[in-house]
Amino acid sequence: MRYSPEHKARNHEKILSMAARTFRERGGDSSGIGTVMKKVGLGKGGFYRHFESKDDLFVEAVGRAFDEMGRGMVEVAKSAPEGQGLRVMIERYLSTPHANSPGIGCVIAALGPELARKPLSVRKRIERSIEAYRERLLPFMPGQTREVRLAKVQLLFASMAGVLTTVRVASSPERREQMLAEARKFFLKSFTER
Amino acid sequence: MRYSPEHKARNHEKILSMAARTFRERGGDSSGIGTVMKKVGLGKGGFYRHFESKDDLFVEAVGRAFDEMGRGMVEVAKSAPEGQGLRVMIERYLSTPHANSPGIGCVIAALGPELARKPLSVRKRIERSIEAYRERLLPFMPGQTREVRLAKVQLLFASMAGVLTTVRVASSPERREQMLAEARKFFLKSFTER
DNA sequence: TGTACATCAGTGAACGCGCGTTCACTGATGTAC
DNA sequence: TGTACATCAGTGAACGCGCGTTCACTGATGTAC
Repeated sequence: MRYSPEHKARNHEKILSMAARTFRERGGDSSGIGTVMKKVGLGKGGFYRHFESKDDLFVEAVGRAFDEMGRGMVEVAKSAPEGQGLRVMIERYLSTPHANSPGIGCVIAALGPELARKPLSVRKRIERSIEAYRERLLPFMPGQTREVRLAKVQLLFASMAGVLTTVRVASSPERREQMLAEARKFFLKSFTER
Repeated sequence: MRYSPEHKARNHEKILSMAARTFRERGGDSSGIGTVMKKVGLGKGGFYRHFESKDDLFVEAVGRAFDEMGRGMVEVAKSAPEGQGLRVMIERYLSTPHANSPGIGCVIAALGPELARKPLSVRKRIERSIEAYRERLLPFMPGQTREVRLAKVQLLFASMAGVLTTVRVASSPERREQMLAEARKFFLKSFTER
């Protein structure tokens, strides 16, 4: 049964976004191609009509995940009152829903160390996704120059990723919420005031 | 060939510290029992005389890693001039050597998301190691009450872990050093002044 | 003190399992004549 | 317009591989008598 180009593109999309989610939820090593394909409704043999290898899918899925993440952040920032963009981004990032949904959340918090272990060639491809991500958040950062704002996005989102990861290790919901609240207070104070 | 109890304890130690290192370097899923045992100089069959399962080893190795990490931190803090303990801890954590040596460094930065994905029962055991770790660093934190100091250790080390992970993803050594320097400046200012 | 037996850390082959990848095949659609 | 053929997304079995775990075995030491 031959399919239309649109049909192929649609399935390609499905595999990509399902992988972006599954990798973040279970980690790259624990997410099998078979599982992803089954969730999409296809057999695992068909995978190689869409991607060269699992590594290839991984890099593309990470890119997709950064893209989704960036889109969501920009969305909340734009619909915030004038000058409140950064505040709502921090609040959204350090929220209980985000802590409870790694599959649709920050890539660094879900896969950071795994990305750090990839060979240089892979890391360089991933870096481009990260740079694009930071670029989108740049307009909402305070600072006179582009360099200052870039350094701030980097520092802020790297730090918040560490907090989110640590929160996710904690078992008690109260403790998690307490840690998030503490972190929100700190980062809001450090990055949005003057 | 039967061995003395000291001999067994010595090998148990070796397996544990080798695992603590290998897990941090390669991640739990990518570090096989066979590899660890071979590095220790034993066949993989002997593993089960020392540990119940790989999961068991993982939890114990993570505990060991936190212990090593805490020991190192306390060491530098204690040998610093009066009142400079926190400063040298931050500088050591956010150093290039630490960024380049995940195997002997921070557990959260090396295995954070993986810990977060473990079942509750495992996370609870790991939490105890984390609490012990934080307890050791507590004396070097500023703050009137124990609660304030505890919240600060938590926030500071979670944030720094995120920075370290992000730095490790970056491919350019200059960029890495620049990110570390920026972070050092920020955390020193935020946690050691006043 | 000497001897027979129990213990148990360690060996290395074997196990089942899931994975990434390959392969021969299918069959509806597009293309050539 | 009709017919023969090429294309190629998708199938599902099969492949090799490495892994965690099990198992029968070894043999030096500790213990019982």
